[in-house]
Amino acid sequence: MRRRVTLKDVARKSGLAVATVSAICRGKGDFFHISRKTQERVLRIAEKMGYRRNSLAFSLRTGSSNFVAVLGRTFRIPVTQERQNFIAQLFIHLGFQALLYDFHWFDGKEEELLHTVEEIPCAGMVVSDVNTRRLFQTLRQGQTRLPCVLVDSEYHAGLDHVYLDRSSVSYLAASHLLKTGYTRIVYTIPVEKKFWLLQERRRGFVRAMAEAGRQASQANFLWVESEGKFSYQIGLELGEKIATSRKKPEAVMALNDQIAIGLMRGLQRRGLRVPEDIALVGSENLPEGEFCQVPLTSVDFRVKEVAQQTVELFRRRLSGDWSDFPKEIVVQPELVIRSSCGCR
Amino acid sequence: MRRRVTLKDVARKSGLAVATVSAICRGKGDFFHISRKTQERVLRIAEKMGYRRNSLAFSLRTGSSNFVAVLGRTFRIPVTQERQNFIAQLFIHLGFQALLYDFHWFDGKEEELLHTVEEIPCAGMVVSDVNTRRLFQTLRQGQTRLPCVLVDSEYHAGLDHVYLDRSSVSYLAASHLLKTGYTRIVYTIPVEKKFWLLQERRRGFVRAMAEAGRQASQANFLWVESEGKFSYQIGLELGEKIATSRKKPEAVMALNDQIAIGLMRGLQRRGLRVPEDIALVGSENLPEGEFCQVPLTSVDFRVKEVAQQTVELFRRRLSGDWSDFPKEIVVQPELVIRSSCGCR
DNA sequence: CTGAAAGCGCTTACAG
DNA sequence: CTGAAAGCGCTTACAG
Repeated sequence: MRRRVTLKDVARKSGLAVATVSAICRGKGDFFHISRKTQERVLRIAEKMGYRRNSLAFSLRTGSSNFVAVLGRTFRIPVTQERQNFIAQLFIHLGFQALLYDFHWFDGKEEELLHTVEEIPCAGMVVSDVNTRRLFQTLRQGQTRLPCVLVDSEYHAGLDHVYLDRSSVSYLAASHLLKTGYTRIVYTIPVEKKFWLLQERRRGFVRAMAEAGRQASQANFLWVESEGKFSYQIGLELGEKIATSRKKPEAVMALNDQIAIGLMRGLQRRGLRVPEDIALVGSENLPEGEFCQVPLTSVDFRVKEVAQQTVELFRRRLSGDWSDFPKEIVVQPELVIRSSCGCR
Repeated sequence: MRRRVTLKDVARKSGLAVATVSAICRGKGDFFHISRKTQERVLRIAEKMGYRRNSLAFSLRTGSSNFVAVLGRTFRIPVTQERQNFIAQLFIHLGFQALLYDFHWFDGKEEELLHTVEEIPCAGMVVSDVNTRRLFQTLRQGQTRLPCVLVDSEYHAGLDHVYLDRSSVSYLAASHLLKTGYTRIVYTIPVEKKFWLLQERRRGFVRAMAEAGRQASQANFLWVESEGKFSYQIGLELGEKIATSRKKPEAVMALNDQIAIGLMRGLQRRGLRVPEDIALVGSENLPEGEFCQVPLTSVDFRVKEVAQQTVELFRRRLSGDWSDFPKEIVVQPELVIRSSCGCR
């Protein structure tokens, strides 16, 4: 039952005062004109004794917390999972303690999760997927002037926000299809949510059509009920529905890759080939898209770039630079062409 | 710039001493015979002022930390990702602060990650996927007598360990195939690692064969190079290799579902049908297995059960019950029959 | 160059 | 029933 080694222990061992050892360990030895020899000796002793700074005491004393909370809805969603992971990794390498939380843990009552988070005085937080007004309001009335960067969030007014340009996602996909020669295109959109992020998708699609001299109409949108269903399942059902519909589209844009993959199966099950009978584009660019039966053309969400921009903005705020608050950073997606759209 | 509300603030507001308010907030009001009326009044004030206990100060003072570190290698691995998620969720609901870390953040030098973790005095830790001796030794020489439960780890001697019975995984899969009538079965095993967990898989397979009166031989194992490759890709290549081999097996057992799914594509690409030409079993039971072109028969890893057992054991240790240390808890997997093995 | 003192927010004996 | 004091491990002025 070894006790934790504290500064006091190191101080005693090296015959110096705690404050001196503290300064040395923080790398402020030169600043206090402590002789190099002493510094090295102390560091060696600390190392040998296995001294580790106690983050808790540090934060308590300085008020300047080492912790940053990273919240989001990531359960079973590869792309958000990955985003959180990159964000955490960046923070850790900058010397922060990244605290990861998933809204899924308190499903339906995200506010309770925030209570748990609040028990730790953080330097700030990064919150993704703020998709309910209640959650957003709880966030807003929280401690102000602590950096709070939102990511890919439906609600974000008046706060820093980093997000992927959804209108470009559909613009890129639709333009590619149109350029390839498809004109009867169907875009699958979930029916329940009237979210801005989804409307952006619609807008991007409409824009691409317009540029090709076409007018998008209701017939171009396939509204799907996604509530509570698994993406692959949604796709599968959609695929079968499309395959058996009277007037089949030439190309389908799926809301994401998992839906696209399910859709591909649904189409094939009904004897249709991708891309010969129907072309298909996904979005997100999940790794498995590359290994579909027909490698999937998709639009990459650039999670790494989103993560970097987020952490960078967070740091600026933390360092006191609020000159451009609230800032909106829009990351551009990237088209990844594989085989599922063929070439005409 | 609102300051954090502290006990002192609540005490001042309610005209009581800090210690009294502290007792009330901890729910020890009755224990100290504080009048119900006072208690309610104080709680109301605390609530209204938005008081939240400072975990840092609490842990520092009591020494009994609120934090538990949950480490593992989860990046892009759905099944471990999910396991971590369940473990964290359970801890959070028990009032712990779960600190999630991914070895991936410090690839190749897991020890550095442990240093970061050590900055926070934790009540203990849960570590999954301890697959290098170095990591294991670093763990062992860490603070003893703090609960440290390992999960699904290659190295675990002398420590608490919760894991999924890998020999049952392959036993269940193989038995099912044998019962269904297949005899020429191939099991794909990664070539690089001589890990115990993998050998367990071999053993389970051999046992199933033996029970069916067959002797497993080298011909039953297909050694694959998995290093650095993506599971789907591995599967795809394997599928094509198997499809074009001279003496084709009747059934293939894949190391996991992603490999199985890739494999299915590889076979189909070469014109073979699942299960008519070759039957296929995966393991892990990922959600997408259900939505494959041919729904995949698999062996469920029961991550929820593993998570529960882990947290339960952790709590026992934390409460001081070390009577059965070191304990090994073996969770049994479960066969999930879908269509990819057909019926003969 | 080095050390003693105060204090971050809390809880734990102990006193009244 | 309630309060004053000490202390968890650290850092920050300040004194010498």
